[in-house]
Amino acid sequence: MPDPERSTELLWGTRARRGLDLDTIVRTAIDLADREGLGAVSMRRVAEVLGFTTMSLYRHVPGKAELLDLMRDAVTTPPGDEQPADWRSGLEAWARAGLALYQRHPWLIESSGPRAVPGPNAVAQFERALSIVAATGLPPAQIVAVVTLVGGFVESAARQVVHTIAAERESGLTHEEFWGARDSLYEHLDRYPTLSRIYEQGGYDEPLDPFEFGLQRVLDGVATLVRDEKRDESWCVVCGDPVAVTGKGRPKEYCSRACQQKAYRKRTSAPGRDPG
Amino acid sequence: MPDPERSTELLWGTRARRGLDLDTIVRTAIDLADREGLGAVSMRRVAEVLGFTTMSLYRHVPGKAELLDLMRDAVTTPPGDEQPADWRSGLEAWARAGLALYQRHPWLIESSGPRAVPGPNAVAQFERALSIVAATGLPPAQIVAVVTLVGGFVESAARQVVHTIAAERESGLTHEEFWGARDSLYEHLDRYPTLSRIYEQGGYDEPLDPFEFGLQRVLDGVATLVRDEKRDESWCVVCGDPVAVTGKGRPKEYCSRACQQKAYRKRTSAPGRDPG
DNA sequence: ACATGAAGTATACGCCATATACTTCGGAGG
DNA sequence: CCTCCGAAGTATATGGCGTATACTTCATGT
Repeated sequence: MPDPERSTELLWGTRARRGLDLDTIVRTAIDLADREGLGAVSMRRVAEVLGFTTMSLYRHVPGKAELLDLMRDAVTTPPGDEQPADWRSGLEAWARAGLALYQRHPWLIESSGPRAVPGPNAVAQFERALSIVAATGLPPAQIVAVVTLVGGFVESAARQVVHTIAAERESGLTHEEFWGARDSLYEHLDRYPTLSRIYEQGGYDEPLDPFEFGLQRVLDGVATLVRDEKRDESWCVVCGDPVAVTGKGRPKEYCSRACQQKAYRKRTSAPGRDPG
Repeated sequence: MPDPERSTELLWGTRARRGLDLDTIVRTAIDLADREGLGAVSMRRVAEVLGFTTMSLYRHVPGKAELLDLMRDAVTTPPGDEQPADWRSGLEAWARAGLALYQRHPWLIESSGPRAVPGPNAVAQFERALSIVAATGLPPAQIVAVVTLVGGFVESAARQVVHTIAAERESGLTHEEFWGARDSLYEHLDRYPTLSRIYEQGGYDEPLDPFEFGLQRVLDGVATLVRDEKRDESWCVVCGDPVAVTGKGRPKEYCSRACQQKAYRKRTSAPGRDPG
């Protein structure tokens, strides 16, 4: 069948380039997600943007799930290697960097779940957090738990921000416009005394930033834990075994009379050292 | 197109219909979601279970979005009216009740967003939390922020649990089975020193319960805030104006010499009261 | 020169929400 | 008693989705 269009293409060499690779597909999908949200990322849509058919993508990627895995890994930046001054400022910076990543790529929030296989960059971020928290001297299981807590907090706070932005784009209404139009809801709220009182006292006039407020509370909570652990878990300076702490009087330094004696002998036999 | 106004009407209204009625539809949908997950809730599926055509549902509910709104409020139990001993135990119980709700109805996690119109029960729960936190004496905006923080924490912790359970059902593999089979991932983890060390020290052998651990840290953080606010925001017992706190010596009780004198006069003139 | 196999394509299936236009049927009014 | 109305329920269609299957095209290696 004669096809003048096809002939023109061939003659003038403007035919769509054959050459579609994984990297291009992933980048295109990320671009689409950044600009129009995860909902805009469909195999059809990605292929359309690239000027290929839907099924052409399946030559390079097994399915949509895997495409999302690749997108996630591609945007996750590994941590820098500056050493933080202390665990608190380190965790604070780590949390802020996490929020920033979610803000750059809001679709990350919806795309990840507890079965998402982590890539090298994600693990590097996790390693970083562990090493920061390890400086507290907390026992291993608590280090993991603290990182899980702070990580969960960041994700949770990011989810609020990101959902709000997504809803604004999809509906064309800002947060304030949307809730401002819910008159039929507010009519019912008089029945709730504390809610009404707090509203009247201006509790909603200038809401505190949930991320900054929450982060400080969570870190305060971790600080409390660090202090407590320091207080009631002390170690014998000789053998390293735990020493029971009574909380009264001068803190014990040795776990037993034997260790105390060992330290004494070492002290008195050492040259150039005042005897105790 | 989701219609929040209509949802508000349905959630808060008292109108009832006959035949295939709203209540039946909502209950059926909840049942479906409880048993097979939110993914199983489609208009087709709900109608099929009820023995009607898909479109028959639209006689009673405007669309799927509104159906979800109704499902959400239907399963949200209003708070009891027992008075908590103190804000901390009150918030703790509130948080646990929240987690339990999510565990009873895991689909709640995925169904709600920041634009979900709250029904009477959800608002009652919010009111409850506000009244508990109000007992701390924190300023209004901080009360709201604390409730937001704890609510967010509960949702975040619930999301972990619920996603894990959902993934187990969908894949037929337990959490341990799934991650146990990721050998090709673990091969790469030697490069991360802290991660390896913590693993070797048994940091993953008996993980701390993320909910219980996190909740205590968050509440510790709130407690720190309450103490701090108490310390540097004190009020004159006579006129209520703020009193500057130096942090050293006996805390001042009066904002000025005038108030101190006023209190003295009142004290000495009161009958049946020892002069100070 | 021709087989091979990868790249890209066309079509189809079974899901989804829902718009539109229909049939059915109980009950109120004439 | 009949007629008509409006609500309840139905049938069909549209345009989206992921992807299975089977095809054409075409550069390359022998």
